[in-house]
Amino acid sequence: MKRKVTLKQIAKELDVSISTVSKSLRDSPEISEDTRQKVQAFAKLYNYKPNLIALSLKNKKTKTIGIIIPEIVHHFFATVISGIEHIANERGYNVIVCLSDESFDKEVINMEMLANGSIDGFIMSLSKETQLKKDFHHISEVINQGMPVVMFDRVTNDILCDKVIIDDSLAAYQAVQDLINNGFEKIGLITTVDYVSVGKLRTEGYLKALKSSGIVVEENRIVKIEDIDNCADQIEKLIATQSLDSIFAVNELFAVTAIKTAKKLGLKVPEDLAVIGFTDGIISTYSSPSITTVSQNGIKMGNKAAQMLIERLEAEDEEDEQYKTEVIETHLVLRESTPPLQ
Amino acid sequence: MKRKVTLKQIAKELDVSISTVSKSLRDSPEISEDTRQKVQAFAKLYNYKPNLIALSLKNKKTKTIGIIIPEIVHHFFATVISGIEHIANERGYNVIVCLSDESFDKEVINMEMLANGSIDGFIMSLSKETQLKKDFHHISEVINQGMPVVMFDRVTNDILCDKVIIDDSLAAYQAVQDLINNGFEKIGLITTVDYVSVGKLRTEGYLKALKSSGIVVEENRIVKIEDIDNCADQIEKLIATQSLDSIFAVNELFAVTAIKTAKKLGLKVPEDLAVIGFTDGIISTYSSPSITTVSQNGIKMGNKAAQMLIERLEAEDEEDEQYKTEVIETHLVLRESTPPLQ
DNA sequence: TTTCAACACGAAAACGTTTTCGACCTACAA
DNA sequence: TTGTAGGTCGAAAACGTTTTCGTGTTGAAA
Repeated sequence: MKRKVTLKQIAKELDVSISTVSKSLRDSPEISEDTRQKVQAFAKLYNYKPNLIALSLKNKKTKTIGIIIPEIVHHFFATVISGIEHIANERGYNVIVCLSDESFDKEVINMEMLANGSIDGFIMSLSKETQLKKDFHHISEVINQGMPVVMFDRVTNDILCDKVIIDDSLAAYQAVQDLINNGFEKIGLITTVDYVSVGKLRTEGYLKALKSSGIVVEENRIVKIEDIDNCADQIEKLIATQSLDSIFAVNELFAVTAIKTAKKLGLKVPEDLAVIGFTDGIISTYSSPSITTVSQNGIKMGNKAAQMLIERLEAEDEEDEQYKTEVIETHLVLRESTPPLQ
Repeated sequence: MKRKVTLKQIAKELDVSISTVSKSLRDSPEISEDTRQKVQAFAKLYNYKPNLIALSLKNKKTKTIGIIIPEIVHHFFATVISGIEHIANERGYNVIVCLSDESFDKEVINMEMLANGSIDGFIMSLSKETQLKKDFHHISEVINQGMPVVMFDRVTNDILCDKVIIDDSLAAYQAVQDLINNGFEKIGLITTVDYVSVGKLRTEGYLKALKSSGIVVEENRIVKIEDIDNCADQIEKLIATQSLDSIFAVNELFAVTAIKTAKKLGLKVPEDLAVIGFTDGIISTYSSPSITTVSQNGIKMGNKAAQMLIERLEAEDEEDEQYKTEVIETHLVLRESTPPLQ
């Protein structure tokens, strides 16, 4: 077992000073050709690589981005990480991932931990509990310390920082409008409880679309789900009791569950019940029938978030730039869960 | 903007030495009750938190685990990360995630980067390209430097280290045996090219099961897929040309594609064609019909891998323990893609 | 011979900690 | 008065870098 070699060891071995070794390896003109070659050869032989922790301490830069997300077992968040990682890697950064498990406390702990020197900046999406409590002190604290933060998807207006989002309300509006254009009128909504920011916005889009077409909103056709793991019962009740002709669901899971439930109840999709979902993930693609859905390009969101963060990190003149909110475009991906043509 | 406060600043402000501040904060008995309280109050007021990078440098421990996986947009790997993160967090570790994108070069670069001080140990799963090249020098190098490595799922016998796997061959054998027990005989196999370790093992299990039941192996019923994104054509050809009664697929994607293809060709699943997949992920659960599959508990694998790594990291007497290979048990999850009862 | 520039290198500080050791002071016992 | 013990605290090293500045040597010009 040969441990990593340090400048000091090389210096001792070659009987020169640490400075000389360091300068030689960085091709400083102060050093004679002779010693430079000698040092470089030795360093190569012993496979010298500078210790990144020491560099981080000296430079006050870690070249590492902290990511805090509610869950990773969730295709959308996985794609965002993938998008972040790709850009980060290109620009010489690593990513360190923390999961909040939708818990406020874990989010706070993770942020405080990472903020103590481990990373240069954050990319994050709020946990449900944080959105419910509306307590963002941990985030403003970090920002106050001069550490840049980029929020994506689940954001809040209470914090000023760079953001990457989609226009959830508009996207939902367009999806529901598409149903209306196809002649559907009895449109159900499966959504989340209101404190989830994106759920609320998508609900708003649904309501707006109905109203703008003069369709009266029936509360019975709207179900708000708290616990995503046990949504089946509520969805079954919705489909069984309301005679809907179509459903708009604010995520993939609700959409596929609606389809499975409909089939179980003897309904054909899309003939008896059309379904549009949200987030173009694995489930929508591989469900039978495949699901018409609002694309929400996680890769692009991740790319953009990483870009924004890195640009801010590497901006010479700090602080001058205003915060930006980048809106990633969405579009409807037509598949089998809605009738063909229009 | 108030930057993070350091020991030095507190010392200066209180007109004591850095040592005194440090000792006061760690409740050293050397320090008088008086100054201790004074320092602690001041530190609390300014929200002092020790700089983790400085601690890492001093302690030669980062309390960080490096994870290198081929992809994150892949439910199984996401669950493993989740499992690792959970245990790591419990024991005060962070995780830093790098993606190899199935590329040998990226795997090497990422490992070398992280090995230079950023982490205490690795948890990894080999990229396809690495398995193809059979070049593991980057891994043995890291191990030689005294940095522990735990491999999971896609492992190799060429490297001695802790491993977490499932018995791929046995699990496949049992799955195929289940088909045979249900009276199926014309059993197709959709698998990967041989250099993917787990694919090869699962293929072996399939062959073993057939042979042990005296069923002759027909090469035409086996299709080996190189490019997972374009598997549909090969699968369609398999189903259309061979009159199979069932299929064993070595992953979720192949299984769901087989089902979709079968339905497209007018076959009913499971009546005309039974399907068993591998890896109990999102797709298997939400496919229609849902897919009978070999469970492969990523969370458990992640948990175990993290445990093994941390135990080795925190073992006092280093090196004494022998390397272990932990086998996570699997079982068949019965769903709709195989006939009920048996 | 003296002076000065150019060259080659080393010492030391700095990043933020922890920890060992030594030093100082006070009080008390001999 | 002297010696010693205990109680407080500070200096300094260490982790591994980079960088600034200083220093010594050499050779050539004056």
